[in-house]
Amino acid sequence: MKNIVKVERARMNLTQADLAEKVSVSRQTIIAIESAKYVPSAILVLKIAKVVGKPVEELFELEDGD
Amino acid sequence: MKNIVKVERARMNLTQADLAEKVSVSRQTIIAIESAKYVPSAILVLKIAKVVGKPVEELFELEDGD
DNA sequence: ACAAAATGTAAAGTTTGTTTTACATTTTAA
DNA sequence: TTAAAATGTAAAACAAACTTTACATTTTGT
Repeated sequence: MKNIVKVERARMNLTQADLAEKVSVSRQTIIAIESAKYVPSAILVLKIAKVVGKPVEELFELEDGD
Repeated sequence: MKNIVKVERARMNLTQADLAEKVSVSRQTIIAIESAKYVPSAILVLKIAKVVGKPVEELFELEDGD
């Protein structure tokens, strides 16, 4: 799975810490997600999508092998 | 978070085992999701949404306290 | 040029998602 | 009515998502 969270965060002019606070996770979690270090939970992607104002499918995309 | 996976599965006339196979997880995982026993990963909700043919946000809904 | 802010890396510990296995119960089909 | 199919429950084990803490590096703003 890949995502455009970093791009959207920049578009909204938010720091990682800002976004982390808005979705109630640690900054490290945002870093991990943006760098695809691990797969976030459904709750988290729904929250991020809500903050960004776009559907989950637009931010996160399945890849072969997922 | 709550979901309507069970309803959509019934609408498509799939068993839990059918859906489990389509999204490459165990049947127990489908049971756990339908009964909100635990929160699925982003990859899994994307896969289920794809099989069902509806956006993630339509199948899964954030609740207070999430 | 320099300090503050932002981002990045790492690690250890905790929590949770998922698996497998087994059996019980309910529902469905004939 | 009965057997097969589907669903449900439980538990143990494992992998991974997440946290906190700390420090390093890069970027930004003045």
